Amino acid sequence: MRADARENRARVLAVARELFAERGLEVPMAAIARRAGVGVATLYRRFPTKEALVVEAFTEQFAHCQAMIDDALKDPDPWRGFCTVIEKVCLLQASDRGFTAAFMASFPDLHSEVRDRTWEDFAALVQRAKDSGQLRADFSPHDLTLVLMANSGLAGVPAEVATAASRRLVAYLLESFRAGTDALPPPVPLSLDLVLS
Amino acid sequence: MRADARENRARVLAVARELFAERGLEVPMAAIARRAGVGVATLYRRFPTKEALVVEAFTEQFAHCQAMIDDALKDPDPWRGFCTVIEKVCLLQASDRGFTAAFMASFPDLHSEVRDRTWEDFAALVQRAKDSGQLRADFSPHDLTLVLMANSGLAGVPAEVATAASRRLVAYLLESFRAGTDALPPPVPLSLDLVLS
DNA sequence: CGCCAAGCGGACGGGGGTCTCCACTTAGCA
DNA sequence: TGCTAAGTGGAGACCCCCGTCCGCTTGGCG
Repeated sequence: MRADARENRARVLAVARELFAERGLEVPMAAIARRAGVGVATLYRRFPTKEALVVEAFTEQFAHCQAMIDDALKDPDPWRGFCTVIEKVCLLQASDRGFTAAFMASFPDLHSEVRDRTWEDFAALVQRAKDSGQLRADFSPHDLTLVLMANSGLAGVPAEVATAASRRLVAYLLESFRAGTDALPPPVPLSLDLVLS
Repeated sequence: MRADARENRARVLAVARELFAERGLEVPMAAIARRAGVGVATLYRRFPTKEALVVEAFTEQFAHCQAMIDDALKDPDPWRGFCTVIEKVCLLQASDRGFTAAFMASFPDLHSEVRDRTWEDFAALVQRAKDSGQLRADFSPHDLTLVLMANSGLAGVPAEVATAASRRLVAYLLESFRAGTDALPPPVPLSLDLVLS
C-alpha cells in the first residue's frame, strides 16, 4: 500500500470514530469523507461497505470491553469487580453514541466468537459475585443486557449530560442488584440480537 | 365534511396508531395510506404533515398519562400511587413503539402546556411520597425522565419481550427508589427536549 | 528522471422518503 | 335526477443516502 493511501486510511478511521461518537452511526459516508478531506470513493476502496467501516472503527472498543471483564475477574473483591464492569461499560456507552448503536446492532459478523466468550466470562463474573453473597441470587446474566438496553436509552443527549445520567442510573440499579432485597419479576432472556427488528 | 371523508379520516387515524405502535414512527406515510385503502394525498389533505398525524394519533395516550397521575394523587397510599404511575407509563411505553418515540421527540407544539401541567402534578406526587417517608429524600423529579429514557431503550424488541423487560427494569428501579438506602450521584436535570439532538 | 500502477475525487445510478399537483369521481342538495 | 363542490389517488418533484464508475493525478521504483 502506498504511503499516502495508508495515511488517508488512518485519517478516515479517526474521523469516522470521532463522528460516530458524537453523532451516531447515521452520519453519512459523505460527511466522513468531507471531514477527512478525501472523496467518497476513497472510503469505499478501503472499506467495501459502511458496515465494514463501522466494525473496523469499533473493534478497539470491543476488545477494551473484553479486557475490562478479564480485569474484573482478577479483582479480589467479586462485588467490586462486578460493579466496575457495569459502571465502565455503561459510561463508555453513554459517552459514545456510535458505540452504543454498534453494540446494539451487533452486526452478525461482528466478532460473534468474541461476543460469546465475553458472555461466558460475564456469566462467570456474575456467579462469582453471587457466591460471595453480595449479588442477589435472582440476578440473571440476561440482566446485563437489560442494563445495557436501558442505558442505551440515554444516548441522544449531549455526551456530558448522558454520562452524568448514566452514572446516576447505574448507581440506582447497582443498589438494587445488591443481595438482601425483595423478589422481582422473572428475568427476561433478552438478547441484543432481538434489536435487529 | 362529507360522510365518506370523515370515515376515511377515522380509518387513517386508526391505521396510523396501529402501525406506529408496532413499527415506530419511521413507518412511511405510503404504508399507512395503503393499509387504510386510500391514496397518499388523502392523508396529506387531512393532516398537513406527518408530524401533525403523529401528534393527532397520540393525544389520546398523552391525556391518558395525565389521567394516570391525577388518579395517583388521589390514592390514599402515596407510595403506591407513585409506583403505579411509573409502572403504567413504562408499560405503555414498552408496548407502543410509536408512543415512546413521540414522547421522546415531544414535538415543540405537542401540548406544551399539558406537558407543563403534567410535570407539576408529577412533582407533587413525588413530594407527597417523600413526605410519607417511603420515597428516598434524594429522589429528583428529573429522575422520572431518567426512568423514561432508560425504559425507552427497551423499545425495538418485540412487544411481549419489551413489556416483560420493562416490568423487571421498573421493579429494580422502584426498589432503589425506596427510602432508607445509600447516597447517589447527584440528580441530572434531564429534559426530554434534549433528545431533539 | 520517466513511467505506470496505485490512488484519487466527483458525477451518477438506484432506492426510499415526504409532500404536491391535477385530472377524475362522487356525495348529497335542490 | 342533475349539478357542483368536496373528495380522491397516483404520478412525480425534490431531497438524502449508499455504493459504483471512470478519467485524471501522483508516488516511488528502476
